[in-house]
Amino acid sequence: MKLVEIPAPDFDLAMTLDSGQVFHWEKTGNGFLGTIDDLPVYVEQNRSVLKVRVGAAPSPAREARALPGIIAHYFALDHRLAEICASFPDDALMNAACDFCRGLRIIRQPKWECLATFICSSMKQVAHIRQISASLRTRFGERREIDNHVVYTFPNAQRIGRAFETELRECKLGYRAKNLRATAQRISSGEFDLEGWSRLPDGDLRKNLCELAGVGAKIANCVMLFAYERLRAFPIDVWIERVLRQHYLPRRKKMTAQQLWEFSESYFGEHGGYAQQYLFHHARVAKSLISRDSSESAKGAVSYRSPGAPPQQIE
DNA sequence: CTCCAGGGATGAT
DNA sequence: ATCATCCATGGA
Repeated sequence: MKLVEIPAPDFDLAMTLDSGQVFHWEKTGNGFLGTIDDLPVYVEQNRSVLKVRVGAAPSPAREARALPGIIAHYFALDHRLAEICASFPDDALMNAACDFCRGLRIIRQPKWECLATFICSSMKQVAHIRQISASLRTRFGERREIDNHVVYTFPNAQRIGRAFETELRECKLGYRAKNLRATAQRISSGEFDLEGWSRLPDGDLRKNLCELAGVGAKIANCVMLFAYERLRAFPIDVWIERVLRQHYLPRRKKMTAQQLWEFSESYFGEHGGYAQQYLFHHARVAKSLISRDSSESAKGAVSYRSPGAPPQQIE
């Protein structure tokens, strides 16, 4: 069993793993247990150093690559957060979210695992998604041991594709079971090539993803952002929609989802996905900033639009 | 356009 | 301790 220390400046492991982008890491002791692809991993953070332990040798392909490289790649330690933040619009809410989310990184998730998990996420909240992820893993994944714990890999598309729908429903998937199974089958058959889609421009990638059962615009954007490193992709869930309507578009009543999205992509710019993640996490933790009632502007909250740069390109 | 489908955590009373 | 609410795709 290897133990490795990896420098990780400007990184907040706990916040990153608890920011609604990944759902299988379990807190234990001073760190977290999980998997990176098929590799069982324990990771803890002491100041700006990660201490990492991995379990039994996984797939042969993984062994070729040095562990520090695997860790640094997965947690996106190469992302230049200062430059990313500097590219955000300069408004008070964005700046507050940036300060609040210091060290939060958008990590590089395996494509099928990310896609499958977000298909399961529709109409579910974070706590549920974590349960579904754990159920799928323990039921269909491969058991791995690390320290004195057991973790399970995420089942591949072949395994999900040949599961019975009733088995998937037993993992609390509900009506998502049919979608997940259908998508798994189309991928394992070779009809769709998730890896090959890496080379597509954003628009084509999004269009392909949306053809999969259970994938709409929001989930497609999540997969683009969290698995394809399309840092401009801007998923709009209810939290972000509240932020947009209450802080960026106060008195605009009639706006379709499409118009919201077009505004966001242009206003937040080339790293809009990072901006979205920071606004999302900030809003979820600092709930008082956001009113649940989307019909009114936030009570007592000022508009955070910067006076010089109001969003005006809608419609 | 509206309505609904799973369902457990979360929040409100 | 019960009751309402949350959540976002797809089909009727």
